[in-house]
This record gives sequence, C-alpha cells and structure tokens, in this order.
Amino acid sequence: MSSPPSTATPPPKLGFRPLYQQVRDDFVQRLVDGRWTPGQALPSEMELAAEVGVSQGTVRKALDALANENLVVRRQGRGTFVAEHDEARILFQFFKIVPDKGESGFPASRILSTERGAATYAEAGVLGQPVGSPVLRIERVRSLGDRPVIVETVTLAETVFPGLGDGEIPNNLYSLYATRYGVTVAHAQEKLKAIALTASDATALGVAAGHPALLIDRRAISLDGTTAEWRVSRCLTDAHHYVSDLK
Amino acid sequence: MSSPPSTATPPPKLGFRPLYQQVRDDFVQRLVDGRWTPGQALPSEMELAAEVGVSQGTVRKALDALANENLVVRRQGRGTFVAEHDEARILFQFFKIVPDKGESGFPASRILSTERGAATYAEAGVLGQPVGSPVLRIERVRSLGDRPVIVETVTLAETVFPGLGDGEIPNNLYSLYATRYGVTVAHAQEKLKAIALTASDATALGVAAGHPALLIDRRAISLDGTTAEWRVSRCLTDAHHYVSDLK
DNA sequence: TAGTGGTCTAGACCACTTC
DNA sequence: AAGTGGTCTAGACCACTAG
Repeated sequence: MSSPPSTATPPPKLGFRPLYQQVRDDFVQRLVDGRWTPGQALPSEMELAAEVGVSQGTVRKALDALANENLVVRRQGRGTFVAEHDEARILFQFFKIVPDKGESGFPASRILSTERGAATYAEAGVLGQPVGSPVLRIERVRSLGDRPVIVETVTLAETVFPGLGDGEIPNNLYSLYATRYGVTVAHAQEKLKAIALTASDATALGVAAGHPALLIDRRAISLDGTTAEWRVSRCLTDAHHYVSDLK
Repeated sequence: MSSPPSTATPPPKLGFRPLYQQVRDDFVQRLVDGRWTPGQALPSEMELAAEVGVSQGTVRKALDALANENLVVRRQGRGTFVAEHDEARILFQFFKIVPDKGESGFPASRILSTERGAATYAEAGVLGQPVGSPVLRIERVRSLGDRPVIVETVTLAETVFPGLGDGEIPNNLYSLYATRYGVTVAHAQEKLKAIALTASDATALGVAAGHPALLIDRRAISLDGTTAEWRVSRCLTDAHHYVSDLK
C-alpha cells in the first residue's frame, strides 16, 4: 500500500518536562551558584527570554513559580528581585510562635554555649554527613518581650559552615548562612510534640522542672535540597502558641 | 488652543480587580449556592468561556486559582471536578497527627457524649453567633492503630446544622457538613499549645493525669468565610507528632 | 515619559483519557 | 478519533514605579 511507514515520526514522549520548568531549574541553578545573589535585581522578562531563547510568557511562568517558592519577589513597575532573609521574612515564613495577645516581634537571643563535636549517629543521619564528622552545636535562649520563651539547640555541619562558631553568632542565623556561606534556606519541615521540661531546660526558662513545653524538631532545607541545619526548640506555651494554617 | 479636553476619557482606575478574579468569585458563588456540588464535572474551559463571555485563557486562570485553593481538582484529559471531602483529602489537608514510625491511617472515632446547650461568650465569639444561641457539643476519642490518641470537643451552631445531633454521628464530619448541609470547609486555622492533661482527659486516653499533651485549637472556615466549627483536641504525642511544613 | 510586571486575548500544538 | 486540560507563543493593552 501507499501508507507511509509510521517509523518516520518518533517524537520522544517519555521523560517529558515542560519548558518553563526547565527554565525554572536553570534559574534555581543561578541562585545556587551565586550568579544571582540576595537583593539583586534580575534582568527584565524580555531580556531573560532573549537570553534563554524562549518566549516572554514562558519566562513569566518560570519566575511566577520561583515567586511562589519565596525565592524571588516580584514588584509591579520595579522589577524582580532575589529574596533576602531579612527579619520580616524570617518572622513570617519560619517563626510560628506568637503571643496569645498582642503583636509578635523578632525574638532576642542569648547564647548559652557553643560546642564543637563529632556527629552522632542521629546528627549524621539528619545532616547527611558521615558519623563522627565535625559539627557545631549552639545552645541559646530566645526571649519575646523580656520573657524567656524558647531554649533551642542548633546543630550544623562544620564542613558546610567552616569557622561559624569562631566569631560572634548573630540573632538571625539564616541571614548569616546566606551572606557568608552562600547557603539559602528555602523551606523547612517541623515535627511537634508535647513534653515535660528537663531540669536544665526549666532552669533556663525560669519555670519548674516537668513544666509542659512544645518540642519543635526542625530540619532546614537549602536550595540544593540538602539539610542545612537541625534545630530542636523547647517552647513555653503559657502565654504563647504555635500557629498553623491548613489551606 | 486645539488640545482636546482631557475629560473626554475618564477610565475608572480605582477599585481595579482583574477579570480572572471576578470570574473566580463567580465560580465560588456557584459552589456556595450549590449550583456546583462536590464530585460534579464542570463544563469545559471553552464552554465556560463562552458562557461567561471571556477568553479561554482567563477561565483557565480562574480555575487554576480554585485548584490552588483545593476547591476543584483538574485532571488532564478528563476534566475539572468539584473537590470532595473524602477521607484521603481530609487526611492530607486537615489531619496533621502522624505516627513517629510507619504509615498514617484515618483515625477511628468513639463518641463519648453529645450535648445541646446555650452558646457561652467564648463559643459565640468563635462561631459568630449570639450568646445563648443553641449549640451542639460533641466529645469523642479518636484512635490510631488500636491506641486512643486524641480526645476532642467539637462545637457547632445548631442554627447552621439543625438536627445534626439527632442521628448517628459519622467519623468524617466535614463530609457530612457538605453532603447534608451544603457547607464546604475550605480551610482552617490552628493554634497549638503544650498542656498537662486533666484527670478526665487522661482517663479517656488511658494515661496518668498531668501527662503532657498537645492542645490543638482549630477553627474551620467555610466557603463563605464564616467559622463553621470550633474543635479543641488534646493529643498524646508519645508515639505520634504533628507535622508542619514551612514553605 | 519610559520601563517594569500584570492582564487579556487568540491560536497552535502537546499529553492524557476515553470511546 | 475525539475531547479534555497543559504548554508555548505572540501581541496589545493596563497598572505601577521612577526619574
């Protein structure tokens, strides 16, 4: 017969990934590499489209996706900017403890101790590092409105953040990770439990041992998908609570 | 001079609301009215566009917004459907207590008591009803894997859900609200605290009084923005935890 | 006034599901 | 083969910001 062989048109259908997602991945890589740094203004959509070789509408979908992930901020009339870990963003995105009554502010911090050590089995598993590799453990108390409310243990890999424990440790750690080490915390996973405070935690918070507290186990995930930090917080919830919106 | 008066073109700029959002609001109203009911297949984008009088792309943006709010489900090749409150969705969207190890299942329920009463000041404020108006209070224990884990108090307005307490009370309340009363729970706000269990709660859960527990105060918000239900849960977190993703 | 992101439209084509 | 939602493009126009 005259029917042409169907082998003439073999369009590859498997492994299909939309163009705008590929462009998004390209842009994320620029953030990981540091070619785009926090606060920087991106080229306009038209310029990016010409550079990447797609239409302006496709660049828009990619940038909208990044804006949805809080990685960039878009402002009509001004441009698109790489998101920064300023206090306002941290407060809104990562700090879920608020007073029962009144406004929430950024918590003050007082360092109890910093300690270098070898990663335990648990720490190694969480941080994706070998058992026994060097880690830094920070113990601090955080206060809201002159009242100590949280005692927390921050654990991170020294191979990722070399020399972090040597100098002053600022209140806003995520901002330090970004500016000094180029590590951007993109999102976090938290697991919550109710516990009775240990004697030492109770002392740090000025209550009796055995007092109920909220235990928050947080893993902060960086842009490249690795766990940048492990943070375990014990929070008093007598005059504060943890907010969670189910959407 | 020959310059035309600028008063000839007074385009109203204030109160600007994008067309696709107006279309979205129109569609939400169809859900509130019950013209679109859970599980129903919507007309195709082309048909909706012709009906509303906008382009297919604008209808798409409106439907995408609804899909983002979990109000509709879009399936390529099949169509767009009104979301249902089936167990899988409830589990994923509203049930955040999971076992420390293993898979999570839908919790079984055992009713402790149902009680009709007059709304207290607190209940009236939460439910948006007058003080003293009739309310229904349901007390029940929920179990995960043969182990009682949660004791909770559900409070709702009888004017919104008349006769709900008369018959059998099902495990999945949100599905009942939707099918029998046309009330769709769209999202919820939760406030968490750590507490010591009261004697009666401890007995219901089979632990000692004073045992630490997670207190969850949830207000379920319906499609029209009112609070449909107030639920206060006390959860054991010895072998379970509450998950919260910070994105 | 110029430049940016935001909206709206129109059409072509692709991937998925069902018949 | 037909119908659905998903992607990609192109162009016009609108709203916002800055100089």
